[in-house]
Amino acid sequence: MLCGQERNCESSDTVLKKEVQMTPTPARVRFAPSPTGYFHIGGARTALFNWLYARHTGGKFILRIEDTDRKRFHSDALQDHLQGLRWLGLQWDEGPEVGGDYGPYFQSQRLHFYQEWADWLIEQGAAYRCYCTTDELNEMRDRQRATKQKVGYDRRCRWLSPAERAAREAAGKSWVVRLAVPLEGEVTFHDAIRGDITYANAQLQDAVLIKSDRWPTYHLANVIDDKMMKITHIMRGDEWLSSVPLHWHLYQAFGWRPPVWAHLPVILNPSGKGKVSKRAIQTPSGATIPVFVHEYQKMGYLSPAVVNFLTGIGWALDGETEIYDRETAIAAFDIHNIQASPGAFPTDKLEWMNGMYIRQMSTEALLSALVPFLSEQLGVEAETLGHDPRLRLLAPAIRERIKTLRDAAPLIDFIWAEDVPIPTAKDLVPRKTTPEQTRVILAAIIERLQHLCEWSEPTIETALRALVGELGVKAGQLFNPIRVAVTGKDVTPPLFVTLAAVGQDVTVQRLQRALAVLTG
RNA sequence: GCCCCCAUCAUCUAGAGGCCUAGGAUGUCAGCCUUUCAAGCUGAAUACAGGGGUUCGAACCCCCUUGGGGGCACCA
Repeated sequence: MLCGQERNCESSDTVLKKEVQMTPTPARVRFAPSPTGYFHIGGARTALFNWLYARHTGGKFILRIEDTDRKRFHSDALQDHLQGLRWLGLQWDEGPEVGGDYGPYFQSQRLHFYQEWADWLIEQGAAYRCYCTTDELNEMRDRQRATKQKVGYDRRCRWLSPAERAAREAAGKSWVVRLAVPLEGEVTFHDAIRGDITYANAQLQDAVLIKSDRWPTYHLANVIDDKMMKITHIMRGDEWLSSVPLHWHLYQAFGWRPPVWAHLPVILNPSGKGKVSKRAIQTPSGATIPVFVHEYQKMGYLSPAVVNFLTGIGWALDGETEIYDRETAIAAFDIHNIQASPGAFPTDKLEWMNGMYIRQMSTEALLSALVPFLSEQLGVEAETLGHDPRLRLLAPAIRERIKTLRDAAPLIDFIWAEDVPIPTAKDLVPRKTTPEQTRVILAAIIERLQHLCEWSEPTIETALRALVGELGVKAGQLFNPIRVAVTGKDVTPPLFVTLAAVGQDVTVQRLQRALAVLTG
């Protein structure tokens, strides 16, 4: 039917190199999730690469919902995908909620296309109805395994005579449609990332195209939709590579020219062993981190950081620059410098990168990002927090101490706590200092701070530094007991701003309480 | 088991036959800074899986081995 000469033009590297140099023609690419589960971080990478390529070429990023698996359908999954894509800023040009000229974009609304084309394939002799039941197939496979034969559909229904078919139809037997793949020969197709790949047809199965419920399988639906939606490049996970020969034969049977295939390397666990899990990622330290996009959002990762991070798995801007915005990535992105080799999910790098993005935020931006997290973690009204001058005072100090937005609360919870734990003498007395020395120092501090007229970071600093000189002690001997007494912690944001935020009355009161511990 | 894909520091990666005694980043370690913790700065250690070819020359091309991954459903 088709089309050797058309295929040839894709399998030549020289042509590909020319394409790189030319201004790219606008691509139509798609992200085609199945709403059987939540939006996975690996899926986000696939979506992102497609989106980058669409933007790079000035083309279209299409969102298509592959909801043909009715058994595993989850009603929340679709919204989770839409929400996740929006959070990442990967707005689609055609698809659910935005429409487009090639809809509908839900496969469940396109069933008639698949059925019509399947019938057409049967008429052409490229496909056939198979009447085998699940039980029969299982039995067949069991027997194949027992006799150590190759496991796979034995094509028994492919060779049925018209009379045999008529009998089965008359008996009302249920059926599926299978593709009649060539028994001999081989198929060579081109992958933009991997080059030419050859499969022996003998390895292929007569795959099911239409299930007994009359719904299509992925194989049929994706080929028809990609054609009808004028998809130019298929960028999807590596796990699809081995079904390309099947799709190739479908394109062949339809007489259509296939899009460019580009199979992205899978993301492996951080250990480098095994594909990243569908549920949780195991870090080398034994902890687990989540895999769903909405979980990253909840954990206080920033969407630009996640996007930047994800671009770096399987692709690199220039091999030097790590932090860059999406416009920079769009300008440089190309299918031909996507890696072929699978890569582990570098969790440490995500942490670092998120911290970098947080540190680049303005105080104002940080504050508004932080408030929902603090509100939830500290149990304080968001409205109240948003106007709290103490938070504003502390924001610059916590900015360089957190890797995620969720890290902030434990750092500054003493501000909103009803009370902080009463420190023990052991906590209050620094190394190389006696309890008696600390008692004297604390008393002097109280005396000094109590009478401070203006309570602010600089005035507190001036007063306390002066005291260090007057008492002839080391800075730490004076500062550390204050920290512990006032916050109940030995690790806090810088002391002076912390005291300024806590307030004069509370500071003095907590210092007195600590002094009592040492006196009593 | 069969088929396909892949192979540069622990990890993400740069590298298109000479620019490579292999570059960047994370992580690790050390130093500086310092009121704690961070951040920042400086420095250090760590890689072309192994073996054969091809070539004047190979991390880059070919083959084999090994290792890793994916697939073999009326799931996508």
